[in-house]
Amino acid sequence: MIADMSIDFQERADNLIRQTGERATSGRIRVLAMLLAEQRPVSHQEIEERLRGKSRLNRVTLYRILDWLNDKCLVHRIVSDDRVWRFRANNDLRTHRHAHFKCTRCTRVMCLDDMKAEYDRPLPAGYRPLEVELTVKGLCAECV
Amino acid sequence: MIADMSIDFQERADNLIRQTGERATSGRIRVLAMLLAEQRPVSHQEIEERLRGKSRLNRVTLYRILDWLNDKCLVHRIVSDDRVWRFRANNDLRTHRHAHFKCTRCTRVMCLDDMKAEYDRPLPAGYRPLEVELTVKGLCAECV
DNA sequence: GCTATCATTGCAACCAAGTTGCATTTACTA
DNA sequence: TAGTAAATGCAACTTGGTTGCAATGATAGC
Repeated sequence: MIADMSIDFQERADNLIRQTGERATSGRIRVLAMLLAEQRPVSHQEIEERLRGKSRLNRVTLYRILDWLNDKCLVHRIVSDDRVWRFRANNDLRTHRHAHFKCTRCTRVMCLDDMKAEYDRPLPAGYRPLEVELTVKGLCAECV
Repeated sequence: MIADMSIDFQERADNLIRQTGERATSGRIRVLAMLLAEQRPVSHQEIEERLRGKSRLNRVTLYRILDWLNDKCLVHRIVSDDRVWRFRANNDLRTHRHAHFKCTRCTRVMCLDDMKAEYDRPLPAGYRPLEVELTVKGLCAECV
C-alpha cells in the first residue's frame, strides 16, 4: 500500500512537471513527489534529510529546484519569523490564499486551508496590493 | 526647530528607558530616540548607518539593544520575507496589533496602524493562538 | 563625590540560510 | 544516437544574526 502510494506520487509529480513544458529531471520529480506525499509545509533542511540515502541532491540544486517549483506554482513558499522558508505542494488550483499557523514551541508550520488571508480596511491612497500573508502564532494541539 | 525636536526625542527616550528600572545607557537612548523620531519600521542596517558619524555603536551591541528594547516593549519587531527584522518605536500603549505593508520594489515596510491583525475563523481544536501577523505585500504609492 | 559591582559593551570568531560563477552532466530534440 | 541547452554539483561567498569573553561604564551605597 505504502509502496503503491509512493509510486503514485512519483507519477503525479512527473506529470505535473511535464505539463509545464520544461525538463522533468529526477531531482524535480523526487522533491515534488515528496512534497505531494507530505501535504504540509516542509523546510529545505527537512527535505534534504528526507531525501538522504537515495542518491543525495546537492544543497544548491535543492534550493534551485524549490525556486523553480515555486515559479511554476507547483508549490508555494511560506515565510516565518525563524527566517526559514517552507514549501508545500499545491495539490490543486485553489492555491495559497490561505492563512498559516506557526507553533512557537515545535516550530512547525501548518496551512489553515479554510482561513482566507484577507484584509478589510482600505490601503493608503496609491498603494497597490499584490499578496497577503496572514500568520497566527501560538501553540499547536501537541504542544499546548 | 529640528535641533529642539531631536533633543525632545532624546529626552523622551531617556525617560522611557529609565521607567523600566534598568540602566539608561547612551546606546539605548540614542537608538530609541532615533526610532521615536522615525515613526516607521527601520532595519538594523539602516539604524547602523543613521548612527554612523557620532561615536559608532558596535554591530553586536546594536542587535542587543534592539532585542532589549523589544523585550521591554519600547519597540516592536516586524518580520518580513527578506529575512530582515525591522523595528519601530511603540509611542504609546496601543502597540502592535496592527497589519503591515511591504513594498516589493523599494522593500520598505510601513505600519498600517488602523488595520487590525485579526482572523475570523476558528483554529483547529486544541490550538492556542498567541499572536497574529498580517502583511499586505505590493507596491507603495511611490513605486506604483 | 568616590568606589565597588554587575550590567553593558566591543571584539573576534562563529553559524545558518541562501546565492553566485563556472565547469560537468543530463534530458530532450532532431 | 548525437548535439545542445538546461540542469546539476562544487567551491567559494554573502548576509543577517549569535556567542563567549575580556574591557568598560552606570548606578547604588557609602
